[in-house]
Amino acid sequence: MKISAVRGVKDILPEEVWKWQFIESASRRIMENFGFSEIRIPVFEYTELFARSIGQGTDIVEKEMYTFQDSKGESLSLRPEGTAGVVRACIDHHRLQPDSVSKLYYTGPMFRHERPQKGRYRQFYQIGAEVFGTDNPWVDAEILSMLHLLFEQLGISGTVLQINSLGCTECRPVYRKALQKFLRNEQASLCTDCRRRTAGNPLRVLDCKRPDCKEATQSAPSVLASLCRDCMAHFEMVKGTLDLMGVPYEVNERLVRGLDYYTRTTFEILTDQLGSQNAVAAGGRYDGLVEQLGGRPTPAIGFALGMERLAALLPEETNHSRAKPLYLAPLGDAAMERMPLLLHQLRARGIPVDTDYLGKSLKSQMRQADRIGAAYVGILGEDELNDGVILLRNMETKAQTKVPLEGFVDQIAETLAGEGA
RNA sequence: GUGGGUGUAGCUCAGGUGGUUAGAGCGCAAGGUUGUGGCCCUUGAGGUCGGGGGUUCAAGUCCCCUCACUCACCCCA
Repeated sequence: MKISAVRGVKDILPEEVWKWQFIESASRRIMENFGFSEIRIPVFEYTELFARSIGQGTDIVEKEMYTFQDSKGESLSLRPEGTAGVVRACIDHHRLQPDSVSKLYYTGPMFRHERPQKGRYRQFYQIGAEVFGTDNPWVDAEILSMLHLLFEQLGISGTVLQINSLGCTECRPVYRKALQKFLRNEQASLCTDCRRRTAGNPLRVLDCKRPDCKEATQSAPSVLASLCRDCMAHFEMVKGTLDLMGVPYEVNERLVRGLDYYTRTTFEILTDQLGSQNAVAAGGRYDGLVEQLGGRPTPAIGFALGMERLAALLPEETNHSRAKPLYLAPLGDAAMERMPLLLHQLRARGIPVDTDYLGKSLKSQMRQADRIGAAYVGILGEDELNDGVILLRNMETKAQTKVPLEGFVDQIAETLAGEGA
């Protein structure tokens, strides 16, 4: 039987991997400039961690986790998202001290057992960041500005930042009740999903795509109007700060996030280029989660961005060239025997160099050199061996010079350095 | 989990109403240049036609099942 990749996972092949590297390095650079430090956490945790943080009733926990038992009978799960693990690690290592802020970022694969679709995989890569220890609205604006800058540097355009506030433990339950009351009167015009949601996740009804449901919820009570004084002030400050920084955004009162832990500010960065997977990055504030997981009360905010989705938006013309290598073309056994040492010496000097291992003709070696974008080809055949030289061809100008074998490594190092490569 | 579409060479795809050795372009390889890349030309390698079963003298083509991919729903990065 032919073995193949598991459904919903994919290989990132060499032709494409530059996109991941590019996104990762740009993200790292920006996040570190913003004062974030990387944390690497396990890809699996006790199932209970996810159940308690993401929420028992959510689809992610109910049916999308890869859960298994280890040999001791403990229930473990592959992480479906990163925040829970980061919070757990911070609590574990007592890193959340009172009156101090910590900024962390992570990157790596996440796992969800969903039906695969464009921009949606069962193993997918996220980059995420979290700020612990402050509910200062400036921080909310700061991470949004960070995302804004990141997208700018990646050359991604055509995305929209939407923000909303879901309120805190004071005002959110009040709103939820009011909304439920409203929805109960509208049951007749809601779809079956939304009727079900009314009880468990009423806010989600606002985000339903069905025209009938949209229509029915036109006059639903507004989240923003029901925010308590503090939450209102907080949201106003977030918006004001974004305005001040010139970070464009839209307020979307119907923006609801799927994870239970969000409070106050929530946001998504949307694109219209990925079909129905329109969120490239998303996140929000989660002021109650740390305490809920057994840490001291610590306000926090974070986001995650989907690398596959971001990669799909990268402009094709993005510059991802690497240093042009040297190519050594040996002709004949005697020349080939010289290769291992020569290559080693060149590489020890940090010179990118490759060669042919198959004893191919010069013509086909030249083709290969061209394919890999070699700046120079060093030809070593019988004539050159007799003269003690290597014929160095500049692939662009086609100029060829004889370089003594003796000082070849020094000479080529100088030549390449001279070109300011 | 539900529904639609699609599976033919490494990639993108042709293959009226079943008919004998299954094709093209790109890519790959060799040659055209006694040792010189890109362009051009020639030749070549590469296919269990997703898999299994059925109908038929005969199936890439028709039927059933299955798997995968894909799009939408659900949900989400």
